[in-house]
Amino acid sequence: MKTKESKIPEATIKRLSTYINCLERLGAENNPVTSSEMLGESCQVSPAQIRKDLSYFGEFGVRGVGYDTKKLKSEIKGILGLNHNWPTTVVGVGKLGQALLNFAFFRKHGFRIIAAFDSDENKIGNELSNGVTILPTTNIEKTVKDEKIIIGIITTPADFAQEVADKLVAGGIKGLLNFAPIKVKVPETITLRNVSITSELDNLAYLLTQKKR
Amino acid sequence: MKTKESKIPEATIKRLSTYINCLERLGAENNPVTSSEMLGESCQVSPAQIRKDLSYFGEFGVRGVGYDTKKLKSEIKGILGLNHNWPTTVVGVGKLGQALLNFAFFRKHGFRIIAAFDSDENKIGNELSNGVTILPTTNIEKTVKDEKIIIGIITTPADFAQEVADKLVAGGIKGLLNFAPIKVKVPETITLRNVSITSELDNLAYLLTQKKR
DNA sequence: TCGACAATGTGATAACTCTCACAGGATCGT
DNA sequence: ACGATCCTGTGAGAGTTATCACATTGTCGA
Repeated sequence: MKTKESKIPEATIKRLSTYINCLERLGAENNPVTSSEMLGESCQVSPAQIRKDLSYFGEFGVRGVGYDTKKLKSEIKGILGLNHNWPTTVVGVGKLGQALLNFAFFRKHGFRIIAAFDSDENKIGNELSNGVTILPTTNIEKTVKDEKIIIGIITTPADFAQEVADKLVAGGIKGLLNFAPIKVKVPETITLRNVSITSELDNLAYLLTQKKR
Repeated sequence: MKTKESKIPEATIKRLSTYINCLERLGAENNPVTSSEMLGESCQVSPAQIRKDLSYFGEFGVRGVGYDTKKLKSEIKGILGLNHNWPTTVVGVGKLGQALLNFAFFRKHGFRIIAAFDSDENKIGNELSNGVTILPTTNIEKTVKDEKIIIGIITTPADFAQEVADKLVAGGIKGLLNFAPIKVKVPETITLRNVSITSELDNLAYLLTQKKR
């Protein structure tokens, strides 16, 4: 079918990501074929929702049977663009930055870390477990340009986030993922996602407060 | 029992959290009064959206003038329940766990860390910067019960997340924030939020892939 | 005191997202 | 070969969320 890309809900994209995780957990060996009901059970989404989500991108199942687990996972990865190998950099090698740099699925999800930056002189020059050396933030623009880095991940304190974002943009970055608790502003040509961990905490606090009533 | 509050969009709650951040950045000293337009500019939300969000909870502004910056911040904190002091524990003192434990706003957002757990013998017994000692995960149930811990934050690898959640629930936890990349299942009486950092990465990958077309 | 002005609060409306029910198409047993 | 059964794909409709337009209400200067 035709993909009407402009109308795809953001929530759908978010769920596709969880579908991959669930399919991985179900295991292609144990469950070569997955039904929308089974998958829905596994990732707590209604079967109809799953079918609808997938229908935005085509027909991946067999009526009366289900989905080929392995094939479906691969299809979704294709849709999300996880079969790329995006050159990526992390700015801010604090605990959160280190956590991300350690994430095994980084590679599995199509990201390749090729640089890390920090402003702390004690960290500069240190080598990470993946062989990447921590560079000073003054090098950001040049390195991004030279290494043709596409994605930048910001894990600095709030006060430096905008400044770092500007440098990354100046270097020609295409996409930004910002974990600092302040929304950074970048030109419209840049793909940006602000991730707020604190808002998740706040949300939980709200839900708990409600429950007490 | 459904109160009128149960109709409040989740997106609204998420935004309220960002409003606090923006109000903090605007500064009550520099901007004693904030208009919805100013605030919207600051946190990239339409003025109408802000007014609508606030209107769910009451009237906090003065027509023709705007909002008292300090008062509004305080009101929103009240709505979200950030003026509590939730006894909280973190399970899994890896990099991500450490990042969260370091977060200064933990206290500012109404959470009080009173225990941390890990299964790594090398970590057990170590003291964190906030004075909390890392305990073995076998103690979870007892400690949660004894210390009347309300909120549990899971930052373990995926394979242990469900197991840890079960222990926390057994201890009588009320709310769970799960950062492990698998949706844990808990009884309906528990308030649960699954946070997927990887889905943010995936989402960025998707957006970038789209842009290339 | 009054009129010009400013910015909120909100009903109406548009846009979006999810759910439901069932038609479409495949497999299997007899 | 065919009917029973199964599970997908999807249009229609319900439900939810965002936007718009403006009436409302407060401030300030003359």
